[in-house]
Amino acid sequence: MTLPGPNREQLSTAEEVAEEQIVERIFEAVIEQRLPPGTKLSESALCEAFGVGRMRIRRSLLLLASREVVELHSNRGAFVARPTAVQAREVFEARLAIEPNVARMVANRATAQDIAVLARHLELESQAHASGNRRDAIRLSGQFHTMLAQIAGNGVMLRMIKELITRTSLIIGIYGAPGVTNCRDDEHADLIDALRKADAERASEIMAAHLRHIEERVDLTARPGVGVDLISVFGGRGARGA
Amino acid sequence: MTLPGPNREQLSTAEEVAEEQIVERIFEAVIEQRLPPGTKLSESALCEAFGVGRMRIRRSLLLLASREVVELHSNRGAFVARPTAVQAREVFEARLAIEPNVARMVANRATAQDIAVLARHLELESQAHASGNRRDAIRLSGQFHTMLAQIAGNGVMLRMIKELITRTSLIIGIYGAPGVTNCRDDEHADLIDALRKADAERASEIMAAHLRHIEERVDLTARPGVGVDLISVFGGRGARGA
DNA sequence: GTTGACTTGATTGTTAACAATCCTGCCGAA
DNA sequence: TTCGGCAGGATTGTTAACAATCAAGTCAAC
Repeated sequence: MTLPGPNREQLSTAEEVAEEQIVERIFEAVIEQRLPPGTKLSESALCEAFGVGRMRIRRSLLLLASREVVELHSNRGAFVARPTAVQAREVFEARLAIEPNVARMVANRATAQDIAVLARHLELESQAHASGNRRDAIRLSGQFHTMLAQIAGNGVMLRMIKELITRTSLIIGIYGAPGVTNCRDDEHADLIDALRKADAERASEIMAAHLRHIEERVDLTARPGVGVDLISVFGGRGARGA
Repeated sequence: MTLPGPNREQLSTAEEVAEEQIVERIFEAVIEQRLPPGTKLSESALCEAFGVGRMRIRRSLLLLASREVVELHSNRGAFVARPTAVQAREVFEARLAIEPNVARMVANRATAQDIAVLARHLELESQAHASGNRRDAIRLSGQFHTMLAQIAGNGVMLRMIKELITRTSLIIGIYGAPGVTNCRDDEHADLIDALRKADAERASEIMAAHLRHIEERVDLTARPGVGVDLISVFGGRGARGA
């Protein structure tokens, strides 16, 4: 289950933080909703946070923008993306097109050990849910989908799904009711059950239903960003968190 | 059928070539196999070719690398990517997971006008094939798949498919028999037929079969790149040409 | 008191010079 | 003749200073 990501060779001197790591960490922060949509990502702040030069930060921001996780506004800076309702629909549609096939692939290929790993992960998810640890719950439920792509053994699709999951977190942050988490772990449990039985068709259907449930939990008719922008203008630095 | 691509706003001053355009043009050159796998993309040469500063070229190369269309080797420069056999399999698998769904979506959504546009495009394809215009034939057959994603109206999937098509051209350039074109236009014709009848299931199956045929036409057991590198060393600057 | 323009400060975008690395050709020794 | 080391040149990577743009706050006029 090695990461099939591109050129792992140039990780360079372990001391320095490569831009790939910066991208990864910002991805995670967005998934965990520690960086809400619209948050300004100032270069100098990021330079300090990661202890690297401005150039590396700019490269990282460009990469994040190419994944549509941040928006670059000319002469104004980088902001965490605020997907429109149209984009949100596209993201869900894309996930619905891709991930059921991933589930099918995993059902056909997964070893007993793979499934054991998934089951152990599900355990962590349930614990996080039970203990009300929202941030862990969100991260773990996203990781579950990522792990499926990893087990499927397709680096291309893994990269796509990572992007889609991250953007889904943004979408839920904008259009979702506050407090709802991204996935319900019982559906993950059903999926593991189908995988264990190598029932590809049922795994695919469970995944499709699962994604539809996630989509149903957001209200794309709500006016999104304008209000958020005003709020931030009025001093509510919802940036957030604790 | 407007391009759903991201931030079209900052196209800036028409005079300058935005990096998005540079990326697009390199994508096209790779698709048309004017830039064979392994070709060195030196910064200074690209600066001259596009008449822009080095910074913009570097940004473009970074974007291309993030799509795995070029490889960046530290202190050595940028090269047109040479997908490994493993990556090639992943690309085909991803296309097989995504594009049949695109075909399904198009079958459900396409207007008569959309289909007319596709039919007109197919006409051009056939002409290029008949007249032996290899470069046009390749470009047009790739565009056919892109147009489907456009009609499907999903910008996310459109971007993914563009990447996959471009990488497919690289794969065929490495593992394909010389002279074979990417797609057979008669299969495109079959697909249009199914779309016209709004037969989503058949459209999906035709697309799947089509992609499998493309995959069958390459020999992933052949040793890939080493030879290509030697060729370029021996003076064959196949980079393109006239 | 409110609206408008203006100035100031900060942030981003670009350019240019510098440093580091790698490839090429040359030379000498085995 | 062939192999290894050694400059020279070229290309990439980085840093720093500069220019341009935008946001905010101030002040004046209505």
